[in-house]
Amino acid sequence: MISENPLAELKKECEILLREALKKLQIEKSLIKQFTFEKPPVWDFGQLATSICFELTKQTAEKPLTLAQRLVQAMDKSKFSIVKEATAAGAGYINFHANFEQFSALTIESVRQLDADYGLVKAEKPLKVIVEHTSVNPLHPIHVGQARNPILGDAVARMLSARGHTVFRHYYVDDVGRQTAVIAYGYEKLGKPKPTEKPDHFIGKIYTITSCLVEINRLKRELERAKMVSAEEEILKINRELDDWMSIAFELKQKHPELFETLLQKIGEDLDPEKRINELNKAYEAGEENAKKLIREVSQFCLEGFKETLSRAGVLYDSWDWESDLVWSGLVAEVLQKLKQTPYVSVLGGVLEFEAEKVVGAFDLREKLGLRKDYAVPSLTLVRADGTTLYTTRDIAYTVWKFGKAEKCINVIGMEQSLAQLQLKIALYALGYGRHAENLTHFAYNLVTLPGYKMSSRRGRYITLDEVLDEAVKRAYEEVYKRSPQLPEHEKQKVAEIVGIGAVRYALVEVDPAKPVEFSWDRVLNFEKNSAPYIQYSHARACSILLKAARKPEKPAYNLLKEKLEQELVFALAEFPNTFIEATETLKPNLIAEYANTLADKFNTFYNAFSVIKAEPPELSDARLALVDAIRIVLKNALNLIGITAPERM
RNA sequence: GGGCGGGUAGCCUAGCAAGGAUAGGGCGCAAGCCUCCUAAGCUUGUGGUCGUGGGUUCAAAUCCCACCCCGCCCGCCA
Repeated sequence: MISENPLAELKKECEILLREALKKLQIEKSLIKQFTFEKPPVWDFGQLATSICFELTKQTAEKPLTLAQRLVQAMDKSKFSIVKEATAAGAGYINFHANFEQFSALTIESVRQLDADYGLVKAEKPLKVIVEHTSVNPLHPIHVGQARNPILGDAVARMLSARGHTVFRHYYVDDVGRQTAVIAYGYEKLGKPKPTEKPDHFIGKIYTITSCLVEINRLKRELERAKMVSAEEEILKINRELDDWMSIAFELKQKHPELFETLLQKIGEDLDPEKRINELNKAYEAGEENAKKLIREVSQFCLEGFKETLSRAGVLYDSWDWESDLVWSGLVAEVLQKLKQTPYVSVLGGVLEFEAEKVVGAFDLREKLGLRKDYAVPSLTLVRADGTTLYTTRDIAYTVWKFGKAEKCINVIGMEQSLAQLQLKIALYALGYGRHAENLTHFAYNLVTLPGYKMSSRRGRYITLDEVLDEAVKRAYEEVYKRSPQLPEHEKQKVAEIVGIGAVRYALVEVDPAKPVEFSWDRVLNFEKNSAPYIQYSHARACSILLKAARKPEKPAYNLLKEKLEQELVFALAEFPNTFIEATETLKPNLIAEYANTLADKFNTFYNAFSVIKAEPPELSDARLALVDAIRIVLKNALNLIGITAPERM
């Protein structure tokens, strides 16, 4: 007999025993919301426990412990199968001990038979789900701050897919807006050069310098104007900003002297760079051919670089959605038109405003959206005075488009955009897409900071993901070189790549997304406990044992697995399906990381304490081999879910 | 000012939605373990006002209220 969820079988049996005992004692069980079982704090207390006796004795004078004892008495012992015994304990708990002779067999056999599918319990209702993630603006290389996004997004996508949903991974290419116009402007000024290095790095340099020079130019003009009217306070403010940018310019000049000089000269020729940038932006949104060609070309360069980096990290996409396409196809205008027809959009001083708060009132959304009683959602500007649209406006159209293709949408977007995401959701209600709104999830995550300051791509202050991956792989190579000199060179490199990338992914996925992460090389280059390499190493160890054994476990006697550690391992394996379900339903990839680490931990302890291959009698050796095989499978499945490869040697 | 998120040992972190028994880990520090299946490992020790104060409860890190600290947002930026 096998089961896709051995722990659920155990729970089921406990629940039946409990229900029958309650019935026998004629206890009113309507008092109980549901039968929940928890894991006792100490292994020897048993594997599952319930605290219902505390609730049941609320109305009566009976002590919880007395009731627990009576219930245990009333249980029909002849019906025990994977439950070995039930005991009343503490102040009134009922503890259930698993019958490991059977439970080990059930669990290990289930894992080994289901293999790559073990633990990945399918959802009752498979859905079409779009996970939009990464969506880094095509202006500069992806930096570690932004890298948290694809790593989390990819893990979530993998988990949902394993849950049986049809998942589409979408990258939203944000090519509309001032920023792309700035880079295109710089690129044009340079005479549209072909990249001489990794294209996103190439574009990133041009962008940073151009944006800095343009900013200085703009501030200088503002300063002039402020001086004319002697606005003292403003002058001070502008001067401060200007100083800031000048120091950035100084840094950039040091770093890239030639490029800096060229751009300084070329941009200097322009009386008003700002004007050209605005024209470019407007022309692009209008779909004018030259602007289209120029901006698409620059963006494409960047995306090429992104694809290279992300695919190296194991992150792939099903669709690249260009924001500009939504504008040119008329979808943005169409959605805008619909919004205008609602009573929630008004023209204020030449701009179009979406009054989100009115929608909240009209549709009674306050509670649904989790808003405080007297909080008024700020209104959102949809269209500028010059007729161009804003980011969130286009995102509304994009969301409508996405819901044409999927029943559920998950947007992996930094939590600093929470308000915009809220307004977007409210706009869906206003448009009459309430069901879509309810199936739209903002998967918010916190920032990655550098010690001292925020990473700023505008200022060129960032550590790129490429750098981090390179460094991690280099470190991993050194380790492999040291520890496994016998491996052939190409194997060493392959392992180093898997381990290095894994380490980075793990570091970014391990922490609760809601918490901020301070970047440190120590965190990312952790190769010891609580890291991907640690789990990968454990997996390789398991593989190594199986390889050395050079035999299949012919006649495993699971009843010989009597050691506490062995039973703890079995129980941990049995827990995996539940962990997976919970992690996926609550979108918490960090639970998977934590689970894998805990399992690896237990396995290493076991490895150190007992021998597998040479264990006597052979039936015990076989049982342990099967256990190791099951551990190997679950470690691999867990790692896969968070996009980390499990090497067989390292 | 308002909103959102975070606050758990020197540092990092789990647990909080569904309240339960002794708050789990890791790093660091100290001391040990390779003639034995991979030492990226294992063992032992060290370290806690769970931000503060109230409340609810048989039971609170977890729920409620107030306050404090940190971050983010409240743009005709994205």
